Amino acid sequence: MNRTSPAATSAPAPAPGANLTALRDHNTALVLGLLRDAGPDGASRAELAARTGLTPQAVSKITARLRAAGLAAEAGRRASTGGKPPTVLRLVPDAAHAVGVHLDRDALTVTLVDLSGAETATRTSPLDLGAGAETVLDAVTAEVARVRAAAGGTLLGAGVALPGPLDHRTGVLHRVTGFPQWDGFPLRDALAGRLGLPVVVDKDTNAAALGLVLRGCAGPAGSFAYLHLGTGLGAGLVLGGAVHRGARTGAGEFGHQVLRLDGPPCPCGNRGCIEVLCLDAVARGDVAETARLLGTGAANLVRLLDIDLVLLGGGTLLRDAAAYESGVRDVLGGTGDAVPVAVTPAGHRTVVEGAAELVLASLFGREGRARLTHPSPGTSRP
Amino acid sequence: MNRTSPAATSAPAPAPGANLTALRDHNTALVLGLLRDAGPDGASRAELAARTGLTPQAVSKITARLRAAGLAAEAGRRASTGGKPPTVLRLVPDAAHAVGVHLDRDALTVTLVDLSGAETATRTSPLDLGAGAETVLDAVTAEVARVRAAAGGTLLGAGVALPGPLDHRTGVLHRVTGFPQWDGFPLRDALAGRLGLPVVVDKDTNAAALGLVLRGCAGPAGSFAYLHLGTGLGAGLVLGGAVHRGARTGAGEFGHQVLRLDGPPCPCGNRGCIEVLCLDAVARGDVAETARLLGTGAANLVRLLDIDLVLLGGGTLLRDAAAYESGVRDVLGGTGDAVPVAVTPAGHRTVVEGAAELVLASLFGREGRARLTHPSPGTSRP
DNA sequence: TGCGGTTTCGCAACAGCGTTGCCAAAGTGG
DNA sequence: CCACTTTGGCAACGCTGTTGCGAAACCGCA
Repeated sequence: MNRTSPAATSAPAPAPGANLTALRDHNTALVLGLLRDAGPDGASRAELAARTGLTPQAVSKITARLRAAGLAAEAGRRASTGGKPPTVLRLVPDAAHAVGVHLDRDALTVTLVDLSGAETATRTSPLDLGAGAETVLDAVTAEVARVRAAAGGTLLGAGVALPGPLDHRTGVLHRVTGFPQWDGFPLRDALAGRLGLPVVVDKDTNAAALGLVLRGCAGPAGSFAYLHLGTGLGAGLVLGGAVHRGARTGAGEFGHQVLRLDGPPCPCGNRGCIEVLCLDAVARGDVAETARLLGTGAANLVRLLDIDLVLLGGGTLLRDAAAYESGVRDVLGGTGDAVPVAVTPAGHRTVVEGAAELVLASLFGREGRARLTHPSPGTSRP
Repeated sequence: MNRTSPAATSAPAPAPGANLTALRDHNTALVLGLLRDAGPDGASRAELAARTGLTPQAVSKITARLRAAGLAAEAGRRASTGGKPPTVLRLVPDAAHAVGVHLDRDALTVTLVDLSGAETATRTSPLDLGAGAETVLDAVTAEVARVRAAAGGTLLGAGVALPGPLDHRTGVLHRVTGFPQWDGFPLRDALAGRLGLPVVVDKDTNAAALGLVLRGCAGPAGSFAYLHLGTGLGAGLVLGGAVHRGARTGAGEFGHQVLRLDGPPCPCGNRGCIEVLCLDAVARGDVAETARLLGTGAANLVRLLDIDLVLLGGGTLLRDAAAYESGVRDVLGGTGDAVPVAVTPAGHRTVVEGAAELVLASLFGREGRARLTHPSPGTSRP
């Protein structure tokens, strides 16, 4: 049954049937998402109608609901284009907030973002991820409490990003690289109990990728790969506008792609993993070689998935951003159609913002699955 | 606007808004898909309701429409489980048919399948794919005409599978490996004009993958990779129950994944592509090494995408099926969770059947996109 | 044999969705 | 000043899945 109940810790529950409630929520999320994308410029009802394919009337009804709920508001008028000037609708960012938590190996960052994704308050503090569950949870709880005070409207929940692997569906950690003591820890439920808030857990790379989606970095077809080179090497994949997590939500293990058959051994047990090769090159200070390796791995990925765009990020990479960018671009440009390469926008804390977006994503219909469209392209009628 | 018009050759048209028509068609396709999956055993209304999450009443209405349209029929009763015995509903396979066309390098296979996917008539004839467009189109037209005679009910259209690369959306071929003269040829529209039927074009690997989905080979999460080793090496990816084609519908280029950095040169311009390594090993008759290479590539893919299942097929591979299967399994088993490996079921012409399924897929809601579900797993409430 | 319980399924009324038809408002351009 | 265009709301409508209720068909027990 697809009731409105938010499916607690329980089973996956497929239930692909769609009822009127689902339809309304789908369209509402769609409009809300467009309003967010429009940013402070806003959008007129007619524009929303054109973009969604819905009737202007339907958009009027939907926006009326949103305005009644306080999520959207009218904001003046735009210049006429020959008739009645359009009324601008804008998202009301303060209507709700979400907390983002970034648990890194040596630091804890907590932020509060509003509906538009803008940071309201951010705090960073040192943290030893290996200090034990209680200590870490205490620190998170304390920091979140400080940040919560700044939330005006509803607080929707907290999104937590940390190094994988872990199970996004159940919120249980696996053998977090370097900190095996976390294996099997139900972080999501433990934190939900402490904070008294809904909690979502995901890998840092996925959070970053999601944050980039909602910041509008996805291409026209809405697919890209985010490659993160820091203390390790990982990837967040966005396919069709949604983060791809895979069957057991373990997707994105880019680092253990074998790139040099029978190459140097990797802690994972294999030989010639791209992560070993890259980190080795980084240790030697050979940026050009690292970029070439990264580019080769990215090219493999682009050819396999036909991705629109490659985004680069991560601490190590950002130290030589320009060199990496051009190095990766050189490899990618040589093979078939040129796929754009870019470095993640500066001035943003990509991961912690993305963590908060884990909570917001469902509001804006960016969760995957949902995409009920009709015209089937690819068929030619005589 | 998402009207009911089937979107001819025109633009992609996003239009993600959902109206009542879309909702009904979504649920209808869902029920039809479940009926097909149930096969000759059929399914009761109550079963369909439980599986879709819809109300029994809704299912009754939907199945009534399907029965009125001749697509479904009642077929006796099942044993009672303590109350009124359930009425079995079955798909009426003869209600409609689809043509499948497999254009291979040296052969043309054409088949006619009914709604259940069963072959009614199949013809194979030699063909030179390099003989020029007119010759090939003539051959296809003639063979399709012969097979069409066997179609009883409606003929929905023709699906064409051939070696890539090509653009699935527009139906235009690219530089088909070994036959560059096809570059830019609008196969879909040309054939649609000749046959007087809707036509869909796709890569042979994608068609095979789709055929395997509809034959129920997909795992519980509905994701797998089909690896095809024949004259070349390619893959068909199924993610979330739908074939993943990527931004430019070019996904699945598994063969040109670089596996041995700075290895032997490949015609594609790179060095150390898995295809070169594999074909080389095949030429040497070294099945074990080929399997190891294939397994390593598959492991890369599994880790990157978190796939449920790896299916193996293709002419070269099937000649030593058991050896390849165990060889690939050995590599995959060693890395993390064991992902099942299997060889494509024998006694089926996987590609040509899949080609026909390209036409049927939309009927059963297996086209991708469509998946309107609600409960957002991954969130824990306190 | 009779009766309560269970399961399946349909008819009728219903609430809610987006759509259609119509009209008011508010600009532009001659 | 009068077309004309564009935007957007109100009311009625058709259609969706849902709810309430009842009939049918079978099991199990007395």
